[in-house]
Amino acid sequence: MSSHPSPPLRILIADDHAILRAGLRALLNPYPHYQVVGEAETARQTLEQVQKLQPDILLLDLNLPDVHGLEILGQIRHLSPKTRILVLTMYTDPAYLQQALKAGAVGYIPKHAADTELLTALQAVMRGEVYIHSSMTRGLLENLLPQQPDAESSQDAWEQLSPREQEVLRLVAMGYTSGEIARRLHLSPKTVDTYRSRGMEKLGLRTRAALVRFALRKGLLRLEE
Amino acid sequence: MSSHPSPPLRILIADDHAILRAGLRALLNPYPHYQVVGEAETARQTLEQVQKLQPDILLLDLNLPDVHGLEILGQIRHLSPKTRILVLTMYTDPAYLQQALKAGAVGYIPKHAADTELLTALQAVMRGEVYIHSSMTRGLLENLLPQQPDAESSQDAWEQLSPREQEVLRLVAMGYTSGEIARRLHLSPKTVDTYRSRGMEKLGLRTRAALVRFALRKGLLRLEE
DNA sequence: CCTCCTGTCGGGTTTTCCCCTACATTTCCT
DNA sequence: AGGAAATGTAGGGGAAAACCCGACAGGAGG
Repeated sequence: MSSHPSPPLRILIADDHAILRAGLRALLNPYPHYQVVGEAETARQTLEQVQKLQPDILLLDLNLPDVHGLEILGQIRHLSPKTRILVLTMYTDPAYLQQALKAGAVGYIPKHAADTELLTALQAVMRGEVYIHSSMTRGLLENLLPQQPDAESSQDAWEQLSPREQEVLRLVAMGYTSGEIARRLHLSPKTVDTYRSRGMEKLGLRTRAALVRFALRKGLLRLEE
Repeated sequence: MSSHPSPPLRILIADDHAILRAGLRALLNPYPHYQVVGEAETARQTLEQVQKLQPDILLLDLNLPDVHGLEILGQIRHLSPKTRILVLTMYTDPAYLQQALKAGAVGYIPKHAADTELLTALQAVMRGEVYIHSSMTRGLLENLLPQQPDAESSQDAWEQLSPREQEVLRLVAMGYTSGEIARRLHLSPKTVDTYRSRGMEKLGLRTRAALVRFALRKGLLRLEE
């Protein structure tokens, strides 16, 4: 079930310790589907290499000599949006984890982790998952979750809505007019109006902008179809 | 590196669908290190079984007939702190994911996931990791991150817009009316209209819904202030 | 200099929204 | 069972917003 010769994953290593870079190369060497295509030892070099190589994965140490890794995450994502950033660092402060995730990293591994865990992480992020090493999970849950207080209160409200109301409000938030929604759901525009009114009423919202913000918080806005 | 006959993982399945429970048993059966030690089909039964069996892993459906799964997570952890809770549900609402994590789950898999992904998740959580299925990561991150996915194709078009046009279009996508935007930018509503028209024209968009989708792709929609 | 782009508005027409009302079914509560 | 509340459905009419046109001034560039 792993026979198709998919192109190897192109990996860029950014770390200021040459020994660690060599170690990573050696670690990945036995696996032909991982290909280390470059190395960088400063933030500046990292940005250059990312732009030039457009790697699939960036293994990024946060403790770079010139600029802190967190500060270039945004630029990296801009220079190469498809690159998945896996942070590999000695920082175990949960605040760093949180910031890294916020800035767009999809994985976080402390350097004291076992080599196999790095491989696991690589597989995970390439499957589109977020990999967070076990030693960090506690910090994650403590720091990341307290910052969603309203989600709970509004949670109930949203669940109170009827299915029709939910669907209509979602589409309204997506920017569709009553007419467009009516066509999509095979209803009269006036009926759609009613669902919108009732739903908005139940949620205590008065403007479409407020609805959009609500929908953003609830993660209702996504690209569908 | 896997020679010691460690005791099998003891798994409890909580789901109200008997067929799914049977399917899970069948799925895990070939692996001697997984042992399904019990089943429950209600929240009440789940709590009883958890206390009695003290399983290593609980596969928990949220949609139980008597009490919603989220509401018993806390009790479960209290009754059996060492049990790792893996949520297996059909809900894909990111709010559920967040709440589940907050309440102590260490894994979240939608039911439409592949069977291999469940096995992956089991391995991950037993290593102490948090497993979040790829189809949910977007939802998780969207609430925390400005944007993370691709965003290139129409990059150019957006950058062609004048600053005013960009700002107005972003606010339009956020659901604000011309009047609201005008007040915020200290302009006449008619001026705002012009920016919107010109911007939409440049982007080749005709409806607000299309604009919202464009903005979603570009990651322009976020909670401000 | 002349053109294009941008920032800024207004007039009028069309579309959408919003509030109210209406009624049949379904669901819930007692 | 029986009534109350919620839900699905829809129309009328006025207010608001969006949309299509045109206008003009200032700046950038050929």
